[in-house]
Amino acid sequence: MDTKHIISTEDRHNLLTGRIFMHVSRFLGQQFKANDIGLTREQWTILVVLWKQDGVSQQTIADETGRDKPSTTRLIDNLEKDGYISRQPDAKDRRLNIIVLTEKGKALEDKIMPVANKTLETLTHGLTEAQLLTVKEVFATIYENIDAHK
Amino acid sequence: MDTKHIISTEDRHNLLTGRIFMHVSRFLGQQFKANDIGLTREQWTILVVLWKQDGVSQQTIADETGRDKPSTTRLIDNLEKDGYISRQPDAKDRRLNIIVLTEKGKALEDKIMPVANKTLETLTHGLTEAQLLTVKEVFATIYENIDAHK
DNA sequence: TAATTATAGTTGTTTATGCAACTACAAAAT
DNA sequence: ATTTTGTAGTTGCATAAACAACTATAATTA
Repeated sequence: MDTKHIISTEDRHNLLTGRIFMHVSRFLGQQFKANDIGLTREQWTILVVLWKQDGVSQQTIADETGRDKPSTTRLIDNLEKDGYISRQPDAKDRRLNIIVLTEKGKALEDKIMPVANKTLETLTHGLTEAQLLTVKEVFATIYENIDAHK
Repeated sequence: MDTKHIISTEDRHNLLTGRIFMHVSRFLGQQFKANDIGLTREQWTILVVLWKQDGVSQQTIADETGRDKPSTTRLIDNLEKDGYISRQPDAKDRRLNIIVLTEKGKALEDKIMPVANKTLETLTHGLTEAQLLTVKEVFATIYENIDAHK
């Protein structure tokens, strides 16, 4: 037995099939629901961008959340329909939609973020900073590997 | 500055929003497509279970891949429609569908797995065994944290 | 300035997920 | 033996993602 290879090919596959993400995603959605938050996990990621910096283009949101444009368009459709944001034409570049939080959208931050943070704590309970740092490094390397392949 | 906290809350959020998984998933799908593999990443995860152990119930596949039953039903619908697998009634328990690979499904393994393994190598290029082991441990802890919360 | 190229956003289509509600069958309890 | 409870699988509905094809506008270049 080759003790150098403590990670099997199967392990590697498991890391990449997204199982963990599916579970985390489901769990976060359930926590939202249990706290009467009528937002999907995906919609929340859009609002996080806007809470950090209000008034950015859809393309910026797409880049920040790692989505393509069509997916972003539709998430924004739904958020606008539910009254959390509004699209406003950019004064200088008529191609751009500037996405702006409504009062309802702004107010939501204080309701959701405690739930998100608590969920985050639950999920990372028992993990060390060193472990999380390694995960961060690993993810960064994977991003680089993908980019290098384009 | 508190040097103990090298991982910010924002970092933690990034780890959990699934961005990395979206990118990995997209990349794997693109590699499949580039190699003329007419399977989705999700369908592939089902076949991986069957290549390891042919003739299991849908529930087993659901458990192994971390999906709920409806999702599994529909993935199996599509795989059956495309002729990779077939549903067979269990002799002893008439509730069960036993999922069996067709010849076409069996033959696919030799075509896909080299592509999947190569993609895996590309993605994990430059990562050490120790780093991957840590990721494995972190994921295991997160699973435990989710289970403990039910 | 006119033509070309690039960018921002939308729409159509296919596939997948989550949850709830349902049917069919099996196992356990009474 | 009958009722109750649990398990396997399906269907309906809403949301989301990937990709391709499209429109509108801006920037480049010839």
